[in-house]
Amino acid sequence: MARKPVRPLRVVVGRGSIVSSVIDRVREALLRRDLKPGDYLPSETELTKTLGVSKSSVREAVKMLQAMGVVEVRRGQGTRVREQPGVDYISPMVFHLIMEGGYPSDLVDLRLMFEPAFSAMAMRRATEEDRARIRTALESLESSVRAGTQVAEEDIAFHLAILQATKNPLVIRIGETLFQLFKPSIAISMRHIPERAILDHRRLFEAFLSGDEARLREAVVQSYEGWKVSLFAKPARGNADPPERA
Amino acid sequence: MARKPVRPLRVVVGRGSIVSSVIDRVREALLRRDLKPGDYLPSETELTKTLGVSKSSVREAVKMLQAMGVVEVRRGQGTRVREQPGVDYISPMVFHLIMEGGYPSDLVDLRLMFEPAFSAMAMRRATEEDRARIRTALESLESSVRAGTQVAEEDIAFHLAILQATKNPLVIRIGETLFQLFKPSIAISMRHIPERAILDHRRLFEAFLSGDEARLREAVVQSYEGWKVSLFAKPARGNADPPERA
DNA sequence: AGACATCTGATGTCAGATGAGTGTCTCTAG
DNA sequence: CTAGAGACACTCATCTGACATCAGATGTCT
Repeated sequence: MARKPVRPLRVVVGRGSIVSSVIDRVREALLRRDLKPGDYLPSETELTKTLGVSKSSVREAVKMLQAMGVVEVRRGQGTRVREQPGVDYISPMVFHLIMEGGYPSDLVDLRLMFEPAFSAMAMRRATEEDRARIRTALESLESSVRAGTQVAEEDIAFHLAILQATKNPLVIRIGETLFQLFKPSIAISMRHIPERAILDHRRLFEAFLSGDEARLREAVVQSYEGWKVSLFAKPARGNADPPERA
Repeated sequence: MARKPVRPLRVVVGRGSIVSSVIDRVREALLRRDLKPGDYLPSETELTKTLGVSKSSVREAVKMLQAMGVVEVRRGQGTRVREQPGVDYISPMVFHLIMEGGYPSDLVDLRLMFEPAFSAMAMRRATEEDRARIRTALESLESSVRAGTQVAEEDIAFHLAILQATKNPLVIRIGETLFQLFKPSIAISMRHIPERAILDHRRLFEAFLSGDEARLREAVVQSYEGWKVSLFAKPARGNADPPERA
């Protein structure tokens, strides 16, 4: 056997890079059950030696595996195969969501399909703590509206509080992105019809407490009617958010 | 000692590593529409300069984005944001988990929340053409099952046909990604209970034609039951998988 | 005009050094 | 003998600079 190839040893896998060959090795080991969930991978320096590739390549491969949700890297300890797939799985979906952009109406569609569903799930799984958190968020929203301050943040915080109660990291991640995309329109809506918004939110919370799923879905859908009008009255497409970027 | 005037500029963006901060920057640029699908990212050396991080960090971040399917790297040319995503691969981890007989419940939750909703939307918006396409997909699926060939592709094609009828690019993107993740398990399910699968699909299509939303949702949920049972009934243990120890 | 060489700028790979967490082992003080 | 403090031996994280390889544009020779 060759012992210490000092030269690049440009043999690799016909087509494909060094990095992807490293990934292939890990995948093979995984499918062969040489590596099982919970197992630690060899350390980076060790992989460097046994695979005969540089540290950069090993690290890039590990980063890709990490992004795929295959492994979990802990500084100072090591890299191990995940037991449960990571939240990173959802990253592609989230990024696509961001990139697609789409027309406001598409976004509204998506939210209109997503929010009733996750609200119902949140209601089924909510603990007393969750309900308390949501109540706090609602009260904070109401007092802000009365004070006449900026409230888009608090509006979103209320919905996020519900989102959290689903206890599902994937759903939470998508929801967070969705609400972030909605932030500008919510700001506009809140500026135009604050009283209506408060009413809608309160009704939504009461429905949430009632445990009646149909009623909850109804309340969610109803809460859209108000700001939907304000959304189309003023094209939210002209994003007025340039005060950023250095 | 700072002998060199090179300030590390190590601001440490809130939580997380340098690499993830680079990814965040890209995501922000995406959100701000500074980067659109099809655009080229600045070159690695340029990112190194403008972001004030080393080339290794930039490369690792790009690799992660690549693994997420966000960007496409072409050697000698550059890195660009993908137009039509579509994850090239199913991560080994998902495959592994499925073979173990389990399935990430978070993912199942998500589909169970998403598919009834988009199916209902598709039903409301479907044109005669859409219905014809779906019918064709269903017939193609049935004949493939009778022929005993591999049918996971056709199963997914049926669901995608429904998805298309929503006419909402955002919803379509998310749905595509979701089905890609489920593809392996669908393959297993189809191998075990093809008749049941056909029955479920046909019932789903009939409900779709009926225009009755409640009935449609019911059909969608029902189709999960069979699928779920096949996963937990008896995992495909007897596959060609000799536990080889190297 | 067409084939070939060169230039340029991009990603890919390598080697080595330094920094920073984390767990363990040992040595010491009580 | 035990508990705590510190040294140590890992781990991953980051940076640096060099060279290799690839793909397109440009120039040059036949």
